[in-house]
Amino acid sequence: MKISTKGRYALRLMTDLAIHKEDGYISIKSIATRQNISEKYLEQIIKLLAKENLVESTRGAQGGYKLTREPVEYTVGEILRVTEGSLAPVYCLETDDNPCENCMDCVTLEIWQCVLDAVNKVVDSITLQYLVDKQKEKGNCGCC
Amino acid sequence: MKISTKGRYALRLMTDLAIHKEDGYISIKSIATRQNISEKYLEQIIKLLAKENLVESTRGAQGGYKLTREPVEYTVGEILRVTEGSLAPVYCLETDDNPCENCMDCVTLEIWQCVLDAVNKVVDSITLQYLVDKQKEKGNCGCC
DNA sequence: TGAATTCCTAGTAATTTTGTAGTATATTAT
DNA sequence: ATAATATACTACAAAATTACTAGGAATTCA
Repeated sequence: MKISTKGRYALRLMTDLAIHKEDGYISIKSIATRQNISEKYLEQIIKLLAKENLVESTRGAQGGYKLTREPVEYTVGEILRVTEGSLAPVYCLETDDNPCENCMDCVTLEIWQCVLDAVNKVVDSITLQYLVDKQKEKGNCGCC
Repeated sequence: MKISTKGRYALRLMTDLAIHKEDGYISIKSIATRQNISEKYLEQIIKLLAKENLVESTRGAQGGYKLTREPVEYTVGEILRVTEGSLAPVYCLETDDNPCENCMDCVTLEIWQCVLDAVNKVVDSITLQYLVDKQKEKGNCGCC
């Protein structure tokens, strides 16, 4: 039941963009340096966020990425779902997959659905702005 | 954020033992046949449950496993934690590990803690007896 | 034009998950 | 006693996923 580095890095990445939101386009390189994450790996993660229009980009010199909305308009849940795929504890609950016919009436599916709802409720209640505010006062360890 | 087969199999295994709790010791072989799970793999999973005294065993002919308590006295959470290790979304929250010093004061740790609490709350509120009751009326798909 | 930067596709290394295999040990029935 | 039935234990292996790496094409700005 672990969140992968993709989701964790995405949160740091988005927080970094939010903190530097007045500085125009931010390059992957600068984020990678500040966050101490591989450039190439960040590139792949940010691509997922760009595809879903959570960030926008321009190429070339002075290019980079920036948020498409205000930090308060993103939730942690949204960022995690875009990068992690889904927070469902079993594949049968992934809506885009064909939802398993066999278990539509299954005991355990009901449990996993409750778990998913509980997780989503938590992560959807926290905004990116909250991460920014807290990070300014507390810092970020980089390991979780 | 997926539950592994270990946790899912453990739930089916325990439900199977609960349903057959009047039949004395139940062999891995019979469970494996009913649940269509590899004997040897089940053996490893049940070993985890035995180590924590959720089940007891006897060897030899007519041997096998049985529950140590009534089904209503087990929670899904307990079974999952024994087999999955921990339901924490990040390693920094695993209590038995040395809890990461760096992130004790970290923004994201706070979020992961809320996620963990929410998940635990759900799974700790469901008993094995509930699984038994529902399974008798609904069945189990075997895939989640 | 050239430096900086994203965009895109593939490949690879590391880790974790999901088993398999084989043997030793214990128990029961005959 | 012996044979059959089971768990107990250790080690290994295959498969899948995660986490990264490599390299070049396309674009933008100075």
